[in-house]
Amino acid sequence: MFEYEVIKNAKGTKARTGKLQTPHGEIKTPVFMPVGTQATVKAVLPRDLDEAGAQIVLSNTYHLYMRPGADLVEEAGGLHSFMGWHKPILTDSGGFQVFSLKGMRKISDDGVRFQSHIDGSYHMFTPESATHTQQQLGADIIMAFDECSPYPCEHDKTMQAMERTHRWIERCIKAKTRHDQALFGIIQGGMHDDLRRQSAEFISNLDLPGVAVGGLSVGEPKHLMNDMLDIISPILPGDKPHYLMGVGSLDCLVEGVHRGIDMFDCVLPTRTGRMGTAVTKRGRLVLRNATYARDFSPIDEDCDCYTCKNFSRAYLRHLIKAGEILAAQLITLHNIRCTIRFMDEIQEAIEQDRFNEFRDYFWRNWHEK
RNA sequence: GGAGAGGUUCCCGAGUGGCUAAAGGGAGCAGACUGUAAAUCUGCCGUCUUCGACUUCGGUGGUUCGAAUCCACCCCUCUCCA
Repeated sequence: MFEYEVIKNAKGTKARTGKLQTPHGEIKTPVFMPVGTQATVKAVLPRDLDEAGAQIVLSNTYHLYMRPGADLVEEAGGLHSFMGWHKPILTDSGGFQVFSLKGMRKISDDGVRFQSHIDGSYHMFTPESATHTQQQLGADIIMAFDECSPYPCEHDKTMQAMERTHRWIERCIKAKTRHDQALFGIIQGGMHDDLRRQSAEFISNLDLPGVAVGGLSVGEPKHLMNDMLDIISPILPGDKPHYLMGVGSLDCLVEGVHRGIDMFDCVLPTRTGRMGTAVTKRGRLVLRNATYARDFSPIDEDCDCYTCKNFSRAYLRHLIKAGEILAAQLITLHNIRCTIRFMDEIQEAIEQDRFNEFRDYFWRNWHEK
């Protein structure tokens, strides 16, 4: 039901292409997964997502548990049919909310007690319950319930979180009863070399179909994230997919692929799109800014998305300034297409054994600080 | 012709003697955003090179140590009655 196969290992880099077989179809890697936290990629129709080349989307256990409830989704026939997306889905366990809803939760060895951000009610999440909920939701890939350390975080505290994450993954494995879902473990360890190494070894040695890297891109400088990936990448099992969680700016994507990452997810393209910022291969374009008021060219001349084929920067800026919902839709669509197409180009470069040239070329054109 | 109300910084709109370069909102400008509490949040928003200095509240004079705020006249809007 779930299989991963490496297609090509590029030379002079850890970059590789591969194929992931899931119950809802095949995924070619390296892949970018748009985020649809609440069973919807904000501002995008599933139809357009499909057309933009999305192979898989990510959704969120914590949010769907809180609303509308996992029972309801199950009753609807699972997440795929509930949200009308029939390609693969990955659900995050709610582990990230342990980090992001910092003020509204309490961690113990048993699990995490959350106070709902919606109505303030209290809810207990444990490795068992997170796994159970994800089974109800029915995604193709489900994630371990982990504790994501913030940045910065002392060695001691990071170690405790990492060890807890390790204990919890074993409980997730035990709790898992469905065989058509793939459970990925998550490496933690913050920005501490020894912990990262230790966690990478621990998670890699588990009998699981995929390995994820969590706790990165949480506010640390980018070079630190790359350092951590450098430490981890020799340890990661070559025959399993490597998933870097929460990373999605183009510069980070190339560098991640270069370090052997196969899967990425990120809210950046969708969130910044809604805020009026467009993603391009040269760096971001803050369309809201006055410079674009009379710029009648598309976001990117070379982009094949619906937005770029039909609308100018000036028009998009107008929509943003006017508070029109279409602005969010059009820019998000472009950002997703741009990011996905970027991954397609990466795949092509790897297959043609010119990934390093691709990477050099990318950095020569990248203007973001 | 008569009776009222009012003119405040780009706009709306508070402010009735010092704490006022002047509340609040809007607009404008900029920044942030990376397993989504986000169609969000933050900053700037009279001029000058910062501490600070300077010029502002329809106009002109005046009262006062001190005025957007009080007085006089003038200009202009709006409402009601003839």
